[in-house]
Amino acid sequence: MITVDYKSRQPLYEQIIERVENLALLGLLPPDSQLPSVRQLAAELSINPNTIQRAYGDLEKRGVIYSLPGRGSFVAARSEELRERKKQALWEDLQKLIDAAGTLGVSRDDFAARSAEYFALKEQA
Amino acid sequence: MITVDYKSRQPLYEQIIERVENLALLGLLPPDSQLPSVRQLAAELSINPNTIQRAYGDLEKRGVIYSLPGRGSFVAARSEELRERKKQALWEDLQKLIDAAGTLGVSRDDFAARSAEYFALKEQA
DNA sequence: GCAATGTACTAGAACAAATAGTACGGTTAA
DNA sequence: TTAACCGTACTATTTGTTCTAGTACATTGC
Repeated sequence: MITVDYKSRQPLYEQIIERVENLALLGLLPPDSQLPSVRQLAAELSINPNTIQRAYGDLEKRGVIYSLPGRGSFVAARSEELRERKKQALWEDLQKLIDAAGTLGVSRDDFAARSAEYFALKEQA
Repeated sequence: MITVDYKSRQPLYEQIIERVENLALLGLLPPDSQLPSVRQLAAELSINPNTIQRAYGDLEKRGVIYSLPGRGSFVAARSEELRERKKQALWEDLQKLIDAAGTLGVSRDDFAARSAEYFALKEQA
């Protein structure tokens, strides 16, 4: 369910945070469903439990999950707020991309055409 | 001309590489124009000359600039190739963004509307 | 009780980024 | 020729982050 790319420049704990966030957003991890335990996920991914703990700790701070000592960690029911935050970030990234497009002399039409193409690719799959 | 964000997660030398590349692409640094010297730019940005040297070295490897020992560093005339490479990277980023949009439930129309908005903002400025 | 859970803490390894300092050879202009 | 610039090449060191390692403690549930 949760995977990680060891070769990435992105830190492992950040990758885990993103994966859990996305799984929660997609509904593949429904609210109140239990996450793998710190030790179990660490064993699955062959990384140190402390790294998982850090990711879970950050996820709890963000309100994505909640943890009950002795019981486990669970998905919080705040997905709508989370979705809005991530959308906001998406629009910021889009703006940066369009700025870069301007620098490269990419026209608005070219950009729109590519966007349509990629959306079509997604729907096909 | 060349600025840098000390708070960024992105390494200083990578920021310098990007800045020079973009200035060359925009024509603000015409082919064969001279860049600030390693020591001079280091002094301007208050960073170590070795960091500049690393950036210039990488830029030369990429064919963006060329350096003449004793004379200085200059912008290479390969902008068309460079532009193509950066466009390719742009399309890849766009694809990732659209994948993320799908995850967030952003429709193709919403995406197109935002794109148009940001293009309009750019042309206005 | 016992096994599982989250949590907290210290210590250290590993790595990348950046700094510091020195040195060498080429170019340019006084 | 000489002095002041250039790029270039080293080594050493510092710094911060990431990750690992190990231990410990309280809580929960069977």
